[in-house]
Amino acid sequence: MPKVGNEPLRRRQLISATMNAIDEAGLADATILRIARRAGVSAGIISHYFGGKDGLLEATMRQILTDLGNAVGERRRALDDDSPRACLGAVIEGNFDDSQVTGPAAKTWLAFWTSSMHKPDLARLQNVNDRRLYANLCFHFSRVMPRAEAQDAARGLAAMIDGLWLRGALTPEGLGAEGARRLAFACLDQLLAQHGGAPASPSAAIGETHDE
Amino acid sequence: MPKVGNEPLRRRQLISATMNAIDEAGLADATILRIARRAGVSAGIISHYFGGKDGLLEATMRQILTDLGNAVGERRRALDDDSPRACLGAVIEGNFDDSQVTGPAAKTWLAFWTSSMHKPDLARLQNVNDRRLYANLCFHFSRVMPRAEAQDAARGLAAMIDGLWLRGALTPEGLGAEGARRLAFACLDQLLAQHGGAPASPSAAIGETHDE
DNA sequence: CGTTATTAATTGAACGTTCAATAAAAAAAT
DNA sequence: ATTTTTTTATTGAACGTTCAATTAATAACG
Repeated sequence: MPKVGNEPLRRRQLISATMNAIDEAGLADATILRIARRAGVSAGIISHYFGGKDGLLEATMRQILTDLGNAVGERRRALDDDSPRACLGAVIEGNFDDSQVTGPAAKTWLAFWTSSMHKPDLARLQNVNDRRLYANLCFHFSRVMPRAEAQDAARGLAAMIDGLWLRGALTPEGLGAEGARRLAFACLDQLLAQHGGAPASPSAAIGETHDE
Repeated sequence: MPKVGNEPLRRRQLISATMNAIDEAGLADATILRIARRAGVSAGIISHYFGGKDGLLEATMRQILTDLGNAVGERRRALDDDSPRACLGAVIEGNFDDSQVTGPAAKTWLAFWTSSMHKPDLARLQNVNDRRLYANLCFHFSRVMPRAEAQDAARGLAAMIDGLWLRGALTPEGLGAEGARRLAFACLDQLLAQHGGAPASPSAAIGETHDE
């Protein structure tokens, strides 16, 4: 029983099904048949819309990177205060957005991370995103400390975010997203206090910096 | 041309070849043929010594975990000072030991990490190791701060170690092992100073083991 | 307004490839 | 001569891709 053609919808369905399949069975067992079945379409359609399995996987990774960028961007835009701490906080919050820490997204993210070490196409995407995050952190830190120290602070905070995020993805029972955010903010305030003189408001570290 | 039988040697050869194959091509393309060729033996021998591919992969992961335990243990034993900072430093140094950050080990480690999310056997190994590290960190932190804060400190340091290690594995060009160690120690000293009263000597963080 | 022709979307099956596992043969060692 | 170790050849299953056939939607036409 054929369905009405709707390219944007089909692409979204298939990308979403890909993440769910990876969440369920891992990238290695995310076959096109499994993905197609999850999306409620047939296997052949994948090649039709994405040129093949690789195309679908790349599109899926692009989607996750876009979601991350949006999550940070939205929180950034919602700030009425453009202090370094507020901006850096928005980056942290964005990285722990539901669209990034939820099962399917997190497992897919990690699977691509691993996979990118041997697939140049994915590595390129990864690098662009990584550099953008780093440059962003660096810029805000360097407003309150010398360049060299700002670079170290950026590297440290980036590592802490990734580490917390990774452990959250791996063991869902220990330290939820709130706990991870709390520790990330604690790290941020330590970094600011260390080199930037007086911190903004360490004790109110966890408070809302955004709404919705 | 067959070779003389030597089980321990064959096992070591094959485990080492597995890590190199994963480093070279990724877990997905680490076929038994590729691994066997790297070890200089034929494919059939893998089933003979490990019962199958899964057995070889599990043995390889066990080896990496053993190496990590040894790297930490050796440094722990080499200490003449058993202050919390010295012990925690040994854990950090052990985690950034060459046996863990070098290409093959790091990529294999990450591949198994990802894979363990969908393979109960590997997940079990991973959890045992993870809990051991966490308990170890917790114990040393709780000598200089309340239990609840020690747990947060342990989680924070563990996340920082993993994050630095992960980024090092992913992008070998930025921040070598020395840089990662430096930032990990900076994080450690911050955590100690934060809750443990006077820090050892923050500026000389990397140097000799001070007394707390 | 109804009929027909054309286009686009989708399916399901077949194909060729690759892999892990197995079995049988060959070589070394005892 | 028997046992252990290793290789080679084979098997069966699973995968991604491809393609002809089918169906729905749209356009052209009278």
